[in-house]
Amino acid sequence: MAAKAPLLKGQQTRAVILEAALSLAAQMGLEGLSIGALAEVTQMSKSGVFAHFGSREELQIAVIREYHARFEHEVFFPAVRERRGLPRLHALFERWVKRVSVELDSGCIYISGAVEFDDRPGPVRDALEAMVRDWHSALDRAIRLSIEAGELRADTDALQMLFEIHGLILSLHHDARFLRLPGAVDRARTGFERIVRHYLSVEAGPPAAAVAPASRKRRS
Amino acid sequence: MAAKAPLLKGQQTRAVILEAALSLAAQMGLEGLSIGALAEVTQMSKSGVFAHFGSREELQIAVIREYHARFEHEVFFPAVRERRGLPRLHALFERWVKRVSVELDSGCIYISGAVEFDDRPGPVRDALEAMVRDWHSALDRAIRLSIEAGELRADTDALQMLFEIHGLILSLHHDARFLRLPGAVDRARTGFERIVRHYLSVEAGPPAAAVAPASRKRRS
DNA sequence: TGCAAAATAGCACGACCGTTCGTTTCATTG
DNA sequence: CAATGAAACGAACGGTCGTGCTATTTTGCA
Repeated sequence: MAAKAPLLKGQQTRAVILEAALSLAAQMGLEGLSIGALAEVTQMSKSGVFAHFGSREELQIAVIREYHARFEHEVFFPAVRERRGLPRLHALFERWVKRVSVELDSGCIYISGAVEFDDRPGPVRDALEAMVRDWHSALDRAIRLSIEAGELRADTDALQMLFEIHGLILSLHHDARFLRLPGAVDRARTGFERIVRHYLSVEAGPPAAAVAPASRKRRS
Repeated sequence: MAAKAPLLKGQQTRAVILEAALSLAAQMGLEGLSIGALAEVTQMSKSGVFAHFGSREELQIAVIREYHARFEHEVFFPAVRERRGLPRLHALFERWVKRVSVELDSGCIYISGAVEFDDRPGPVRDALEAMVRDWHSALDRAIRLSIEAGELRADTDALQMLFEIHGLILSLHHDARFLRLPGAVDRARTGFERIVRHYLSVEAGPPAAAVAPASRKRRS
């Protein structure tokens, strides 16, 4: 049994707890995280769970960080391996959609957390805000690179475009999770195509070809 | 002192409690509503507050209904007095934005509630969903009327347009309330103009004139 | 194999929660 | 004035919460 080398028992159960906390927070929100419920799920005592984090706030922050790490792994890192410009921007969006829709019955902590903590100052909000801002600036960079590459119009307002794209994701989350409307994923994609087409540079070749290839049908 | 005729003492304090509950829910979320906190704010005993609603759930539902009534009053009713078609659609959006941005430090219960209850079945969710669906269908109707009036393209996908417009509001709520970014209101308006312009019928006169007049500067 | 240290359990505390119940206040009416 | 009914109170209950303590178990290493 190849020992998971530097993984002490403690770190191991901590990971187990964090895993459970992640799915619990995704379902009940960060404020819904309770050490008691976590202890029940992991078959541990409350104090046993508690000892790994020192406080509920630290637990919440740990969950946020872990979520961020996974988000980077599944969305950001694979996407930045795409070519600068529209391909990368498209990959970021597509994986983002995937993440939100795969989470259709698990909830996005960025989105639910933003609503829960928009009026609640403190370290948890600070951590959450830092992560969201990080992701936002990554998208902003991708848009600006598309502008610099001449694929989007030079007068494109990157933050405006980001605002609109982000709205699509939020609308997707809302319609799919709360209203349980079918087809929300396609609506988000359609909206994205429309936004990109609007900001598309005319010098960037046939507009349809510049945005369409990987949009309806994903890269095989 | 003209007595407020049919307003028994009970209804009066109930209204006071509901008022407090509304602002407390807007700030802490519907799940953050606590009878104890409400009693403190209204200078009453917990049981005194409790007696007016019979249960916490009933209180939450009462808050949702009251919010809906106010929303109708401030957004829907004034807007439907506008001419069918784009003027009405524009009025709906503009007042919606106003509502969300006036609430910038008070929170929109529709939005926060949708996130809180997307995974929590029960009467509260049902009530909330009914209200949101009601508002959604009102917007959908306004869009369809614009299509029938020939102001929007005949092949306009009303639900798609609604999806995109709703996204702007959600993005506004997110950026302004959580990230506290300035200019979010203008971004929402700009996005709306862009969406409308895209779905605009070419036969509807000069596009700029059809959408612009009441957008940047509100009707005096 | 034995020992120190790390990990977990067990228990109790205080705070707050929604809810119940019996009592008291108070305005209205007969 | 007395009686009635609604309205509000106050205390208590059972429950869950996060958080300290102190044991006890388990682990990793010499």
